[in-house]
Amino acid sequence: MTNFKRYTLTAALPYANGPLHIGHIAGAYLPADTYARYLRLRGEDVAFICGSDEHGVAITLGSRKEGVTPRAFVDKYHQLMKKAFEDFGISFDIYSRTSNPVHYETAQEFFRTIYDKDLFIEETSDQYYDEQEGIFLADRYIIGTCPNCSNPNAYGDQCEKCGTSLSPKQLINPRSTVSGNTPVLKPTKHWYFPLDKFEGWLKEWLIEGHKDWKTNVYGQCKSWLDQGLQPRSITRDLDWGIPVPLPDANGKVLYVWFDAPIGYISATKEWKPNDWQKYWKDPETRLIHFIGKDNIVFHCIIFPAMLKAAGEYILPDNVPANEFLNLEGEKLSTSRNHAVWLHEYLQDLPGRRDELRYVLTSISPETKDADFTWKDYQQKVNSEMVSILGNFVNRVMVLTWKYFDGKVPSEHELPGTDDRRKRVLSLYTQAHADLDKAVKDMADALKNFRFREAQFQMLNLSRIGNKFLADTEPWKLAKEDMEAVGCILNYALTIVGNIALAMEPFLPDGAASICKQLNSDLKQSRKNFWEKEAMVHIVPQGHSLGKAELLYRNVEDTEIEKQTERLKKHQPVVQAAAIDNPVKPLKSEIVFDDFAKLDIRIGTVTAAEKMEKSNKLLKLRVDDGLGGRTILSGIALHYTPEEMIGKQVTFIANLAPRKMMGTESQGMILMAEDKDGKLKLVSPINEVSSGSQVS
RNA sequence: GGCGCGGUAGCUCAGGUGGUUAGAGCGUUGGAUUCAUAACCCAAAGGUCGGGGGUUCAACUCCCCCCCGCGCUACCA
Repeated sequence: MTNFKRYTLTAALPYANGPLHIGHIAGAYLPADTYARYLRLRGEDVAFICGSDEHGVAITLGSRKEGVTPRAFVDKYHQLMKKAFEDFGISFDIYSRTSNPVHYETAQEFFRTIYDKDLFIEETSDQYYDEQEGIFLADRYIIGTCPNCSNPNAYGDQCEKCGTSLSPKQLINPRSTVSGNTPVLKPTKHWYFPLDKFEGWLKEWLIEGHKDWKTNVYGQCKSWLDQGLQPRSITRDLDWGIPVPLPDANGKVLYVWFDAPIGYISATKEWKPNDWQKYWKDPETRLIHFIGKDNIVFHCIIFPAMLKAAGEYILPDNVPANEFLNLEGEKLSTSRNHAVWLHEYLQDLPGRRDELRYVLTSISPETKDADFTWKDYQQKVNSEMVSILGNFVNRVMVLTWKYFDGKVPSEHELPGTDDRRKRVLSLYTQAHADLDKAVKDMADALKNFRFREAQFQMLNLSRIGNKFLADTEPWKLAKEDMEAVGCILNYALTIVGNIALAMEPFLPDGAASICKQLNSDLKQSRKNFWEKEAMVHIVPQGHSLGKAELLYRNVEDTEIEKQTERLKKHQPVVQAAAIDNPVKPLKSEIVFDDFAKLDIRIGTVTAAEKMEKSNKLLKLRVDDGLGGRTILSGIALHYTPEEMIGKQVTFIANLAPRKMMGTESQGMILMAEDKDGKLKLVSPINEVSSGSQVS
């Protein structure tokens, strides 16, 4: 890593449609911040870049819901997030936003550069159009039944319930969220980025060239590349976003996924208007993206391909993506309000920034999903931060005040004239070796993005310090050999100072507190520490210490109870919200003839089996009074084949047959969708003969 | 269904080109101690390394099958 001259670190641009929660922090911002702090301490040239991602349909949707303009909407969340980051102490060099003019210029220029190379594909295709509103419906404006999990309110680009990405045409019963009407397909022109043309290059660069990436990252990229890439549309019909900078592109904007990563570049421009290029175009700059796993493909495949297409830009050297964080055993959920919001945490637990940093780093989802629980938070704070770290610092301070009135005692070597002193010396030698190793291990872990381990080694310094005190027992020696006590405490203070230095990337507030107690900014020591990656000298003999202060306080039961209560309370709110809007808007009116076209009948299921190779389809044999027919139905997640047999079902008898998974389905079973997305059979209350018509 | 990542002590995690009694921290239990925020220090208990087969003198580590978690991907007329 020494052959890079500078670093560009990016943390995923948070989407400006809601506040930040601890999952965001643990996934990207905290590891990025820790790394950025570490690099700066080493004296590296660092650009730590982030900003709000403010385009896309979810923003327009959200603003509509709140009855404000998109601009006002993103202003609100941008300010909220920016402040939360600041208050929490994430040390971005710049926190920008994609609605800035400089970003508009940069993104448009980026588009033009690739456009001028004639790389884009221009294509007209059918998209859903809301005739009543007279607008094309972006993916997010269309809801319908998710083909994957049957969630009745899946969006056109993704089902929030099962997380599957979708395209609007996959939705069953698509509806416009603007008018509630069923949209129609209408042609519109869009530009596509030819990802497929970069497949060969990506395989070379990524699969061959970056075997050093984390296995979860590398594995997912390989999976994508093996499946083959396709051109991706990079424009949308929308009035909120960056206009496509072409004459024949009225009403078209850049797709948010295209413009967002460019936001890293424009933010750098905003930060260093005259000097930004070296952070993006100099091969001696190391570009690192900190993201959560949901962003892997965009940062490892799509954005690099974009950068490559534009030319001149450097490519990410590493993308240390984290997995997800759960909360009390369940997924974090914005809509269900199952989350610890950063701004709420900072308000409820003021002065406890380090505590959250410590706990989130200690459970950092580096290799698999992790779980945050308040009980665990309390335990880690109390038994590790308070008992081991804070207590060690405190006892050294108190001892020094007690025996030496707050003046740093002897820094001379202790002459080993008797057995007792020889023992102290040997304990010192052992401690010193252990400490050096811990510092080295910590630095190595930091270099490799293993923050959990790095922080563990940091804490190890206190463990070794505690042992050193317990073994040398200065409070006993004080009765007989004050010279020895002075040497012991001098070294203990050295450990305390080195702990402060080691804490700086992880626990900046505590580090500052120790500096204050040591009455020193540790400026010179700091430089040596990160250069040598070993224990360094801290303060000279005779130096006056500040007053002893407790570094961290225990978390009381009542404090975490308040938090867990808050989580429980959130859930009813959620249900209320769901009840608020459980019923879909009415479809547009039809005439009797429309209804009469449908031939709805009751049939009896005579046989049922799971479709091979499908986890949603059941293959049903239905007695329709006409010799029976085969109907495939996507209900395998709701009914087992066994319980279907003998049931009476309602089905559309004159629907055109459709082949699925190699089998023809001759009709459609009617199901009621409960508000939780569960499907329930629609059956006559009393049994009727098979083939009875419904009218 | 296909693909990817993961499944190691109560909890959070290490580990290994296969090789003596599988490691750490926290928690628990016992002991010691008092400088310290009932903290620290020592010790112990605690694991058939997801399950089953196979390769091997030897597998937790390699191969095959299966189960579970998470994610990506396909099928709900």
